[in-house]
Amino acid sequence: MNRVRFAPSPTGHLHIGGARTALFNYLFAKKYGGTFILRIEDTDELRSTGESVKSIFESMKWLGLNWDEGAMPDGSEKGPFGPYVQSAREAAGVYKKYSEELLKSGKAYECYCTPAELDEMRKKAQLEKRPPKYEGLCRNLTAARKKEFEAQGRKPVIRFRMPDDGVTAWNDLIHKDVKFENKLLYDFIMIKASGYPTYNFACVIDDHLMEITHVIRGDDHISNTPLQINLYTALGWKIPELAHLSMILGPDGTRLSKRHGATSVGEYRNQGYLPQTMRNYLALLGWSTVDSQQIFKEGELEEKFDLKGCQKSPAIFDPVKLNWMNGEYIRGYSKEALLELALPYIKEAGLPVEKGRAPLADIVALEQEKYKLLSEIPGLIKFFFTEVEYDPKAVEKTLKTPDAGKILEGVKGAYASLNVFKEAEIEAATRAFAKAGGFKAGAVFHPVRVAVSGRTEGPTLFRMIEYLGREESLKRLAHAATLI
RNA sequence: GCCCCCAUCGUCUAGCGGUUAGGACGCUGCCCUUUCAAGGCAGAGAUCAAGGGUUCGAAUCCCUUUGGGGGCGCCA
Repeated sequence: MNRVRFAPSPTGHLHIGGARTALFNYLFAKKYGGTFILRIEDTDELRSTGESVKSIFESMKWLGLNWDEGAMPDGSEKGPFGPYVQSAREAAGVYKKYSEELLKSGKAYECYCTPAELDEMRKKAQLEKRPPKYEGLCRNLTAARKKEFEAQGRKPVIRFRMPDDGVTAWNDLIHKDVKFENKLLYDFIMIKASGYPTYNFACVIDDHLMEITHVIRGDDHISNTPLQINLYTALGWKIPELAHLSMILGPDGTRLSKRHGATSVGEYRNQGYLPQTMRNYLALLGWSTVDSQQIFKEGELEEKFDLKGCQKSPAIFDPVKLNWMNGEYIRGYSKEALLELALPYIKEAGLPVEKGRAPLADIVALEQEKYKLLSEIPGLIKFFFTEVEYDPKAVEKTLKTPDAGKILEGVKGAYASLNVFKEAEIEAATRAFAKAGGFKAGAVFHPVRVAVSGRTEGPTLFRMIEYLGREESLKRLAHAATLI
């Protein structure tokens, strides 16, 4: 039985890269009937916040990445391997047990160097063009020397004693063979002076204790991996399978960051992207099927996902393709379902929708094939409910013409005498007027469109007029005539 | 500076020794059409980063170079 985990550190919102890692772990678990675990890595005492935890939960839920085990949004825990929050595990003495074991066996040691001293050493190493790694100054401290340091008020950290020679290698599920020379590795800190574990330590302990079988994470962790492997070995533990996903980069080829625009899942949600879009698009960043399938129906990703289809090279996040995909998903909805999705945005925009004469769902659906983002819906249907804002260019082009006045007047008359004010009748009347007046159909349609909507582009004209209602349409035709 | 990873159309990618190098987004044109979209069709776009090998044959295997990315924290 496969067990995988997503282990975010709650120092901010769930961002695109994290979401992709979570998604791949989730899909891997679903594909092979495994268990997907959520573990909170809040060992950064300074930056971790409860707010972030909440926000990450929300984004995960929105994306539909439900976990089988782990910390739950209501503060409870699910699963037999808890606690699933590292600060709680620390409090329970989980990490101390193993750090002491390693201390006792000599595979770890106490280091009394201060951050300032370490900084100094690093700078010096840089200057002398040596690798800026910790040189193991405190590796063989005598008891007397330790006492001296203690007397100075120094608090020790616990470092892992890295092998001096040999090679650490593994067979990565995505990158194949990766190897590092041990002499280039450094004695990383397992336990900070505060008593808290560091990432490299806590991660290994927890992955082992939680019986994680596959570690799937970003390849920014590749250089941490040999450190962790040595720790597994020192503890005599089995090393899980390792898979390192390629990074997601911004359009300029550098690491995705704030200056590329939205980076958090929440921001995409607010802009009106659908969770299916995000899942589908993110899945395709660094993964593909042999036939390059683009759109995946519900459940299909879970079925088709495979680590074998994962890319080694980094992928550039392309908002244009994201938008296309979101449009695809929006077009797939029934008008009722689309209305449900659009409602929050319509409310947010404060449109007085009660003034509409046609059902709101019909009005929203009128331009369904045009929407790329839910957030752009209010702007496109606004003219149904509020006073028309005439686009000066549209007015110039269609209303400031010799015949416009005649046309608006004539159409108005035709509409006023209509018995049934429905799309088909409106169209028939409009065409009849055009024919009688010797106008080309388009020559009539265009000014009418601008007169009732203020724009040259919009929904199919006669249905739009029907939804607007006779009274409102006549009013707008009259008003438009004054603009000529 | 040191270490590691990566390299196919602008972008996401298929390919895994013999292909007219395939698909998707975007782009261009045509069709449909009252507009914009959507849809349909057609097209442009990749000397497979470069240079060496190996081989009858290389995008596919090996080496070097170049370029890009990541790491080198008492962050994760």
